[in-house]
Amino acid sequence: MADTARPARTSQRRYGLRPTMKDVAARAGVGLKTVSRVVNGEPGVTPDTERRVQEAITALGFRRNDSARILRKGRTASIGLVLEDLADPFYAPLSRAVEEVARAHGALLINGSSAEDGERERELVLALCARRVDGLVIIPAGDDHRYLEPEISAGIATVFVDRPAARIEADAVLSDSFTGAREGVAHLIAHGHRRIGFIGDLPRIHTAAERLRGYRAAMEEAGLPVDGSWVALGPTDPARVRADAERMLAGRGSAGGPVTALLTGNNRVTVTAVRVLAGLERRVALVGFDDFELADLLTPPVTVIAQEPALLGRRAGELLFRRLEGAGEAPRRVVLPTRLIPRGSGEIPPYS
Amino acid sequence: MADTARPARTSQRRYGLRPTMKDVAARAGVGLKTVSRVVNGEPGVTPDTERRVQEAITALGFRRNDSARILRKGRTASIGLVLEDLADPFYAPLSRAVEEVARAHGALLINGSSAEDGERERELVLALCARRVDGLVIIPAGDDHRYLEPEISAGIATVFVDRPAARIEADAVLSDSFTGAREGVAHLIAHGHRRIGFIGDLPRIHTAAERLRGYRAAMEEAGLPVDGSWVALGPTDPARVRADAERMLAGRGSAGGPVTALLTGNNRVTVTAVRVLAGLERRVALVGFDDFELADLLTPPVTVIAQEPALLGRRAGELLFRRLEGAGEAPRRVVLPTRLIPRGSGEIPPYS
DNA sequence: CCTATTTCTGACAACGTTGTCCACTCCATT
DNA sequence: AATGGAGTGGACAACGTTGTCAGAAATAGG
Repeated sequence: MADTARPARTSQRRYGLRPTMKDVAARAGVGLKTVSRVVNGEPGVTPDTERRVQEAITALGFRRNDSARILRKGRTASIGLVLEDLADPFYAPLSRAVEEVARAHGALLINGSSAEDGERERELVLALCARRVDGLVIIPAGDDHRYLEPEISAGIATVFVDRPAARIEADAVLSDSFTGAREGVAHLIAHGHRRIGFIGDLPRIHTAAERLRGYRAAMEEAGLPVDGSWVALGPTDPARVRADAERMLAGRGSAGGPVTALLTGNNRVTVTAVRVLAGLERRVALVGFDDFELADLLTPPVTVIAQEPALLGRRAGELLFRRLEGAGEAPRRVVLPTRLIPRGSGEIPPYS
Repeated sequence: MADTARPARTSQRRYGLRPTMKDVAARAGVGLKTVSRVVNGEPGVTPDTERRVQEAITALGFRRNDSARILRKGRTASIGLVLEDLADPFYAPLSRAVEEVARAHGALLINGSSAEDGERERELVLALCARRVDGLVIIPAGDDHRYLEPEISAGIATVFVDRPAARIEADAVLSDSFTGAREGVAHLIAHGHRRIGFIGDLPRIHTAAERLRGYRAAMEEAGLPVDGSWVALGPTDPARVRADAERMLAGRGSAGGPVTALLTGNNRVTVTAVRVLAGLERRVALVGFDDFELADLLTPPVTVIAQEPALLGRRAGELLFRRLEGAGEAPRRVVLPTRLIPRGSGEIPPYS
């Protein structure tokens, strides 16, 4: 009687209808739980029974439905990663490193790109929370993460990378942007520059603000004034960066003439700046934040302040899983050093 | 009585215990299904009732558990992407494009890197199948995908990208590697080269084999012999590529002397080749498969056979969702053209 | 004022798995 | 022969949601 409710599917596999443990149990002539035991390698099953179950499994093409398992167990064995753009050469290795850590812990990675849009970040994060990911790694775009508080206190471990969380206390793994920028500018100053421009990312982004602070600190420590026209923050789209670079290099509207050196705030900006400088007669010094592939083969090779994106990702992943394993300490902030790699472009003297 | 079975949690939120619709219903004084209706924006709820439910939802910090929803509905609204390495500059934009398509269809993307290991690919894919992703986009590493047959016939839509599936019929979105390589080599021949080397990826990888075929075709069409030492296939790790490049350029063991031009089989190989050539006195012509950032700013600028990774990803995603929407046509193979971009390195004459 | 219709609401049973708990078999002890 | 204890196997109830269906309330029509 009950059979009429659902089409028979005990022995035949039909399109879109997958066999369940119940089907396997029926076919093997055992109980439901015994199938579960075999599938999960639990003890207490006779070799003979196990064999019968295995046969039924392969015959039916059974594969455990993890959705049901997840619902029952409460753990999803997956973590979410939300970042600005998966395709950015800085974030791609970071993402890969998080994936490796997840894999080592048997978890899958679900990721989403926020496109530097706070609202989209929020949507993504909440969608991941609804799926009950065990943990979240976030490179935040938004400027208010209080929306995450209920989720975190409900048990979703959360680690921020590259930039800290806004308006909440949470774990964060960061690079020392301030010191990196300061060293970069000091390097230019040491090579004789006095008019140095800084082209950075949107000012609301923490790293951009920190790097600007580092720039100002280095200038101040050297007793150099900073003309307002030497600082340009904004989106990293090439047109805007190009315009700002050209303006600074022309020295229009700036007090003491055009800049003789540039500090660029991230790899996207650096690449555009390299293009601008390549079109110039005179040689302008350049120090770029973030190392990038082939930087050493350009003419001149590009001096950079290198971060280690893969290490950022790895640390974030490790911190996340430590949390998941129950470490209930206060939120921690890990700061990784940057490394100045002189290659040539930063050692060009003024007006050469 | 039943209450003793489970700790009371109707009104208080406790760490790790999330409120359910039942809790919301109890608090709002309505039935379970009414909460479900409100949460899903289904019609048939009085504004007043809706308000009460909404209040309960915010008061308790309720968020729907998508695991349960997925189990019930049978659709996960997520697709899986398995590729070689998320951090590879060729695959990163491809992945991003797939993500965009998924997003447009309200789906999340779960991805995993196979590290060019067939077994790891299989594990990943099956893990994704166990999660009942709605569809899969695969850049295959393995050489036998029959293990996917039961999954596909059980309804998991599958699209292969960049390389076709092995031993099964399945949708695939590819670049025209053969024609690309042939044009690249023809370009070098047109500039006077007769001894041209090819450094490619592992021969079991479809694109590597196709590009080799294109190389041979072009040589043959020009009536040029191919010395065995001019072809080197293998893993893309820099040391091996460097060794092969140096061997070809030295011309040890080759019939007619060292090669005067190189065709490189993908962006990883090209980058290493560029480094090798940069250390040389004489100038060697180079055409590289895959465009890469800054190729135009190197000295000399690098001539490439460009693919469009983002387009590959987008097409694959679109094809996948068309399948999911029920198009039951035969498996289709989409082949995208490549584009030769002359920039300088490919136009260097022999012995310059 | 009563019935017929429409709206709104809630009980209940799935979805496919795992955890708990009890029953049974088989053998080695008393 | 009765008892105890492993070692197996299976019934049943969760997990939190959604679909079905029927009942209750409200409205309209006579």
